[in-house]
Amino acid sequence: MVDLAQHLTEGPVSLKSVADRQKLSERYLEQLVPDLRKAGMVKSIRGSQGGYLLAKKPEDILIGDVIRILEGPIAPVECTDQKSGEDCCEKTNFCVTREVWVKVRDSINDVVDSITLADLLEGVEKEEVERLNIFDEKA
Amino acid sequence: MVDLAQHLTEGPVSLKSVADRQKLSERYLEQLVPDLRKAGMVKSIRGSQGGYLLAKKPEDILIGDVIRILEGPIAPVECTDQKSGEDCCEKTNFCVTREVWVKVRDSINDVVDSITLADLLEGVEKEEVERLNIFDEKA
DNA sequence: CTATATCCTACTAAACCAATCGGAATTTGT
DNA sequence: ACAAATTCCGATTGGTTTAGTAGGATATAG
Repeated sequence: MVDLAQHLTEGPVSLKSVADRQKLSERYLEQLVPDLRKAGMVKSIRGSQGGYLLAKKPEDILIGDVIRILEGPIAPVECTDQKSGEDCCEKTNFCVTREVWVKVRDSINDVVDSITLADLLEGVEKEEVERLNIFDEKA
Repeated sequence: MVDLAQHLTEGPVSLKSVADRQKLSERYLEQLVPDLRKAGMVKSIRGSQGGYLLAKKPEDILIGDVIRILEGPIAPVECTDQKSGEDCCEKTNFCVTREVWVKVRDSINDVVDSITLADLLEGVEKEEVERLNIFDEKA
């Protein structure tokens, strides 16, 4: 998603180009990106010269949403997931420790929902500036 | 640990009794508890009538410490672990997303280090009160 | 001496996850 | 019409992790 955002002015971005730049296999990306498309995060353009585009502005993309789409619901233990989280409390005291996991879960979600794709782009720019500075020092 | 804390006045607590109450296998506990002992969380007394005791007061036991002892360092991805966290940044942009994981990691540690075993004991008591209330309503 | 415990070192089985594979469907450019 | 580029889909693999089991050694109270 970061790579897509960095190249959003250049038209559709092929998975091949992302794979090359990010040193990931195209096959692997091929498996992941369709989930983002189904969730309305990216738009796809098939055929030659096709590729992917962000469906929203980077400021409007929470990385929490991206993570949840790619990795499923964020839950440190199964019973803190909304769906399947009822069957574990037969055990004495289990629900006390469950409260801990609920707090952990909420805290994680708060963090990842407080960062947008645009925030990450800023980070990339900073990094590039730093790389240039190091280069200057060496020269 | 919660079970141990609940029975700390009754002398050494055997894993068998914990296993019965908490519906866990004694074998499984046998595997876990020695780690807590080595870390100075509990004291063990071998032989007949032996068992385990908390080595500190419940107020002084952070559940973050318990989790880290039993599960290892808390790190959402490998490269946010102090030791092995250097080799992944060959990838372009990787360190930008790493910042996210660092924030997640710190947030998790903050949560679990803000809760003590004593806090969980309070929760157990509340739960028991609730159970009694439900019982009363039915009667 | 015996029953009750902790202690230690493996081993097993299931789940999970990154990554691969083969091939079908779609579109652009010539 | 054709060829190249590209998304799309389902199945499979291989490695790691993790919950749980197993066997047997060691220590202590009564």
